[in-house]
Amino acid sequence: MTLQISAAPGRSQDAPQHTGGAEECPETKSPLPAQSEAEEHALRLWVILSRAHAAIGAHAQADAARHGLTIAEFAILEVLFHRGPMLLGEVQKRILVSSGGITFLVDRLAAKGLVERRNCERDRRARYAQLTSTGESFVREVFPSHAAALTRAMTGLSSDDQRDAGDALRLLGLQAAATPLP
Amino acid sequence: MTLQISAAPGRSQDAPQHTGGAEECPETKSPLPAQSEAEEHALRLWVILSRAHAAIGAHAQADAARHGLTIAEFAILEVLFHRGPMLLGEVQKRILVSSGGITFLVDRLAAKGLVERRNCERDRRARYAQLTSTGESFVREVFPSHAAALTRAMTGLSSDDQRDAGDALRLLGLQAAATPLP
DNA sequence: TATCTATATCTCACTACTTAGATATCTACC
DNA sequence: GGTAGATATCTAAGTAGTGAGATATAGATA
Repeated sequence: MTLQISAAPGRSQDAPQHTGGAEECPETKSPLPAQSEAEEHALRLWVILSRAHAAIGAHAQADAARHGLTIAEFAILEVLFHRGPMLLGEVQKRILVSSGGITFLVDRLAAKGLVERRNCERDRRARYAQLTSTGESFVREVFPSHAAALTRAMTGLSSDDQRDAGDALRLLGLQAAATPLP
Repeated sequence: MTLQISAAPGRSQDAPQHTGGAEECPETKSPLPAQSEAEEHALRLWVILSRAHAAIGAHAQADAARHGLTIAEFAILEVLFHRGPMLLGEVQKRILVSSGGITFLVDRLAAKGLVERRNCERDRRARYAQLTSTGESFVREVFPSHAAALTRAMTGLSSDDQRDAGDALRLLGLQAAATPLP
C-alpha cells in the first residue's frame, strides 16, 4: 500500500510563489526531450494504476485488519479455501510473495490456528498448506463481508465496466510479467 | 510489490489427489452463499488489478534499483522535477506515503545529495522539498530510460487502450478513495 | 489577548515482509 | 549406482516503510 509515481508532465505554473526571492531562476532550463504519445499514456496509466490499487487496497487492508490479518494472510486463506490444500510453492506463486515470505506467512497463520502444514508423500522436500477446521469456518464467516467491502470500494465502475477493465488489465499484467526485467 | 487476493471462486476438482487418504471428506461442505455477479466482477478485478500492478511495478522497481533508489524515492524526484519545490505534506499526499514516511524518504534523498529542505516563510511549521542541482541533473539523466522501461512493460495494451483503461481506473480509484473505510 | 482546535513535520518503536544463502530432496544422465 | 544440477522449503539478517504520539506553529473564537 504505497508506491506511486508522480502525476505526469506539465510543470505547474504556481508552485513556489512565496519562497521569498532568489529562485525565480529565469535562465532557460533545458527541457526534457519531448515524450512520445506512447510514453505519455504509459506513464499516465502507471500513475493511475498505482493510485487505484492503493485506494482499493486500503479497503481490503482495513477489512483484513478487522480480523487481525494482513492482506497477504487473507489471500492465503482465500486461496486455500477455494482451491483446497496446496503446495507452499504454488501458494507462493499465486499470491506473489518471496519464498521466505510464504514460509513466514504460513508460520504465522499456523500460530493463529488457521492453517496447518502437511507433508507431501510424493516429494519429501515439499509441503502442503491446508486450512484447519477453525480456518475453514473462519473463512466461511468473514469472506462474505470481505467481498462486500471490495464490491463497495469498486462502485466507481459499473459491473460491466469492471469486467472490461479486468480484461484489459489482464493483458497488461500478463505481458508485463512476460517481459524480461532490464 | 506483493499483496494479492487469490483468484476467485470455483473450487477446483483436482487439488489433493495424492494426500494419502483420510481426506476425501464426503460429507457435504456447506458452500458459501452464492456471490452476486457484481461481487464476482469486483473480486476478479481486484485480483487482476493487483497482479497487473505487481507486474508493472516490478519493472519500475528494477529500473529505480539500477540507480540505487526505491520506487518511492524515484517518485519524489519525479514530482519535484515536474512540479518544482513542494511542501512535504503535498509530496506525501501525492506519492501516498505516511507522514513518517515522507520525512524518512526526504532524509534519505537529502543524504544522497539529490534533495534539500527549505523553510517556508509563511508557515514556520512547514518545509519545502526541492531538488538540488545534482538532483535535477540526475532526473534529467535517468528519467528518459525510466519512461522507456515502463512503456516497454506496458506493451500488452495499445496506446489507445492504455488511455481507455486509464480513464476507467481513474474513476475506480477516485470512488474508492472517496468511499469511507469500514 | 487567551485559549482551543487543527495542521505540518518529526521521532521512534515496530512490522511485514525481502534477499541471500543453507539444507534436503528430487530427476536425469552417465 | 553415483553424480550434477535443479527444486522446495527454511533460516537469518536486513530494509522500507507504518503508526502513534510528540512538538511547534497556525488560525479561529471568545
